[in-house]
Formats: sequence, C-alpha cells, structure tokens
Amino acid sequence: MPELPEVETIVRALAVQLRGLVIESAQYWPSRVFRGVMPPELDGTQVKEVRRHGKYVLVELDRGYLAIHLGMTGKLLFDVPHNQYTRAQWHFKGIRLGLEDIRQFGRVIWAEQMPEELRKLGPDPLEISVDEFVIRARSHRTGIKSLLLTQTFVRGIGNIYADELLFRAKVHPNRSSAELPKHVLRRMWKEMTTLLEEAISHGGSSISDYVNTAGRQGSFQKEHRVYGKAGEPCGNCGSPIQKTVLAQRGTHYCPVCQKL
DNA sequence: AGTATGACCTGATGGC
DNA sequence: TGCCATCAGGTCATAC
Repeated sequence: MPELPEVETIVRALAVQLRGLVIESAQYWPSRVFRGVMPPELDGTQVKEVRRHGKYVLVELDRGYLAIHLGMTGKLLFDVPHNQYTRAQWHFKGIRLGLEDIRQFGRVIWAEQMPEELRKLGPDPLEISVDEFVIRARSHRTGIKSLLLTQTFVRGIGNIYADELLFRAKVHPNRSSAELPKHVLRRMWKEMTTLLEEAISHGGSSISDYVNTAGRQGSFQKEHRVYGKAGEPCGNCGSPIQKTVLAQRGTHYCPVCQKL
C-alpha cells in the first residue's frame, strides 16, 4: 500500500513522537511479517532517529536498527487497541506504537547494522541527480514502468506514482528505458521530483486503507490524473484513460498523450 | 539480463 | 443471502 509519499508522511510523525524515547517493552504476535525471525529483547533501548529508506520505516536505536516495511496493508498507529491484525506493539513512556497488517505482506527486520535488505536498494528518487538518473535509466532495456517499480533502480516508487509520473512526463509505460531520449529522461526526473513532493505535501494518497499514524487519510488521491481513472477523459486531450496489465500490475495511461 | 508467472495473505466488491 | 471470480498501494522465487 504505502509508497514513498505515504511512508514519508508516517516517518515525519514518528520522528517527532518517538525521537529520544526509550522502549519499555515490546510484544510480537507470530506472523509472516517476521519471516521467522523476531527482534531481540529491546527493553531500555532508546530511539535515536526515525528515517525513511525507500518504502521502509527505519527506526535507528542506540543499539541496532528496526526496519519496518508496510507491504500493502501495513499501518503504524499510536494507542489503538490490539486486534486480530496487530503484529507488534512497542511500548514507550506514555505512548504505544502498534503495527497492524491484514495481509502480512509487510515486514519487520532487526539488525545491529543497517540491514542488507535496505542497503541493496537504489538511490532515493528525491536525492538522485538528474545526470545519475539518466545514466541509470539508460543502462536498462526493460520497460520504463517495470524499471520504476524496481527498488534497486530507485527506491520508493510504487504502482500509483509510477503511473502518475509516466502520465505527467508523457511517456508510455512500456517504452524501453534505454531507448528513451535524454531530454525525455530529464523531463521524467523533473516530474518525479515535483510529483513526489506534491504528494508528500498532501499527506500521500489514500485509496482504500492507507492512513497515517493518527489514523487520518491523505488527500493526494484527489490529484490523481490516471491512477484509478480508467474510462474517464484525459485531462490533456479528453480521450479515455486506458487500463491494462503491465509488469503484473494494473497500469493506467492515456494512449494518445503517452505514445509507444 | 529480461520477463512472465505464480506465490504469499486477507478482504472488498460485483456478477449471477 | 450465498458462492465464485477478480482485484488490491508489494516483494520474492522460479522457470524460460
């Protein structure tokens, strides 16, 4: 569910509330999110910082790192009662952070050092330079949407923002990455930056179940131009937005504005 | 290296 | 109301 803007929204709230707090106790309910490895005893450990790394929430402790991926249906919520989907709870003085995840596609990783799963990811889309973006994109032949979804290429873009970005940049989702002209890739980089920053400023997109740590929805779904708009007229040219399957994902685009 | 497919999970929705 | 198929913000493993 959550992509870069949603995770960024969550992380900003978590950082404010958790920085400096000490874990008093933690509870874990066995589920797929732990992949068979529960975090060790962390009582007495202090939260140094909370950062985003791609789609991961990275909680930097004074001893080790807790990395949380929210998958499709993961939520981090303060002070809500335990329910059947609660996978973990961390108790701090005066506040309790719970992880809920219906589908269990999320993941909790603990490691003494920055976890390998995070280190192997590509650069952040809001930090990569335009030149590096162009060079990296040109070194792959695969379809551009598939590449945008590949977290080792850039980290944090998912299905919504891939579709929205390609529409804004007027690029067909199945165009071969290596064959995109440099000026088109530069345009994509620019649109990527503005799209993600706009989405963050709206608190992310809420389609069905995304909510921030306060249980509130984002509003960027109101600004979507193609995602979830199949059959509706394109805002540029009026022709109907198409929906197909590409890279195993529902893909929305304007067949007139985004030519192959 | 690429891509296509299925798997992993559960719930919501729509057709019959 | 019930049953079935399909779809959903994401990875991951396996097979061509």
